Amino acid sequence: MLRIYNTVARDKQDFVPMEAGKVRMYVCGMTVYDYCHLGHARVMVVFDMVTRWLRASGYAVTYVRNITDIDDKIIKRAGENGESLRALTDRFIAAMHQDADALGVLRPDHEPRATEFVPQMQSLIQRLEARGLAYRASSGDVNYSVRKFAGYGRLSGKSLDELRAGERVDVADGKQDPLDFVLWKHAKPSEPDEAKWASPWGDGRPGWHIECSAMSSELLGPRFDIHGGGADLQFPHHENEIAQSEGAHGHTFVNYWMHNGFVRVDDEKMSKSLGNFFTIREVLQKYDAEVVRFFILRAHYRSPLNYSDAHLDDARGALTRLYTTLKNVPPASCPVEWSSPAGQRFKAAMDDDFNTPEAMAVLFELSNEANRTADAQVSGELQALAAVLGLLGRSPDDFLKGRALAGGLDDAQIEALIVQRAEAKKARDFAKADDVRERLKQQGIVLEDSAGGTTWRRV
RNA sequence: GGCGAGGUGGCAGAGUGGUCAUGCAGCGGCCUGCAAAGCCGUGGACGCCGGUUCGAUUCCGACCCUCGCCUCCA
Repeated sequence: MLRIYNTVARDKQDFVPMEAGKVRMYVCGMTVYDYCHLGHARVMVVFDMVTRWLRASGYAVTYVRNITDIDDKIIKRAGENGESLRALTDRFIAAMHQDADALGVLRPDHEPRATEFVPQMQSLIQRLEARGLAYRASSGDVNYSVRKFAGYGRLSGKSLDELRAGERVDVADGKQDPLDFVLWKHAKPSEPDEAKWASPWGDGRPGWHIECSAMSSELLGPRFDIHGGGADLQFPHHENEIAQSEGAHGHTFVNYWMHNGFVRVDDEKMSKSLGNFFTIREVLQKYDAEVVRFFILRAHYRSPLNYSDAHLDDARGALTRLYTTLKNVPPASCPVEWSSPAGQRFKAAMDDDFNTPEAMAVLFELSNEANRTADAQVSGELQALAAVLGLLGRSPDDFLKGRALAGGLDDAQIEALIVQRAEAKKARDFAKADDVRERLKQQGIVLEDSAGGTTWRRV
């Protein structure tokens, strides 16, 4: 039985879907005004892993991950670039897809863009108005009145009085309570037409929080199984989503809330505001994308994950061991056998709140067994279980040989040198043979002799 | 200040009331012309102080330290 750590309960709970055999999941995605960084990579990889595990467990999953394509920062950036909002967001959506694809992240079933659901957001706001939870402020904005929603703060464990809003930020004009948040922003003359929609409250655009309430209920219904996102969205974003959705519909919004931990650099959260972030594409210049995926999955999804080159090097070394096994013991193609000892342990680990580090330990034990026994069935099981995590899907050579660095030896040159060395070895001229090997080593190429001949890999 | 998470061997990172995580690195051996890879073996840990217990890294309490949220943020 799958158990999930539910942020609302602050505990692991048995997972019982609303509808037998089906799971509906919504994850807060990206605001597309820049390239994705490693923090975004973690959300994408983690919930991709969650989706894969749910499917492997037999559930029919509907996975929605939204795209915020209307927002202050987007308007600002487009203005700076002198391009349209649409051109800017299209560009970064394409980039996001490239990054996600590289990391082996399967596309969600739906990737709704906020700008395509404005009518639904408006009707949700009208519903909140009708229920007395929203009001028009003197500024022209429509705000949510948090004091009128009992239970505000339940998710993040905060009480309205503890929040002491306004202490750190000036309260926007017209708010009845400092914690009230905007549902509909009135249009400003300086903003482009593209950022304006007609509405019962005049021209304007939706607030950030309302989009997730509107799109999730449109695509998954007003109540669904799992809602995920980064830990920093717990408050206020998810708290506000609950206030909107439960306020409008009068019943529970989400059954299980999941939040992944941050990626850190030098023990500090990696974030745009701190400026200490690495984009995914930057990291992929240096490391194989599968190494990055492996690195992310090697830690539990709720733990902090410290980024550094040393840790990525470590991850690469570990993944190399797995691929080396696949190279040395070509795997038999076989389906996952959940009743085998390894299958059982892997399943138990994953069912325990997606314990991927424990599941990976099973992979390494299979690796050792395959190396020891040279049993194709065992390496086949290794490959099959790894596939559940979206790993070890390539040919070993593809991973181990990697790509030639700029100015480095290409494959043909390497093969030619190996032939030279083989001739020297045949003539028992070991000095020459070792010289060739040393030259390759200088280039980051390691040779491995075996009964079947010499193979090589890049390190 | 309020609320929350956490401190595990050289590094990364799980877990458990009483034999084992796992990976990388180290050390010894096998294999090899020598290596590499692999295999076998091996040392090394649970922040600090008390308490509960036959026994605690694991449960309880205090303390120290780190991080996060309270503002846009995955």
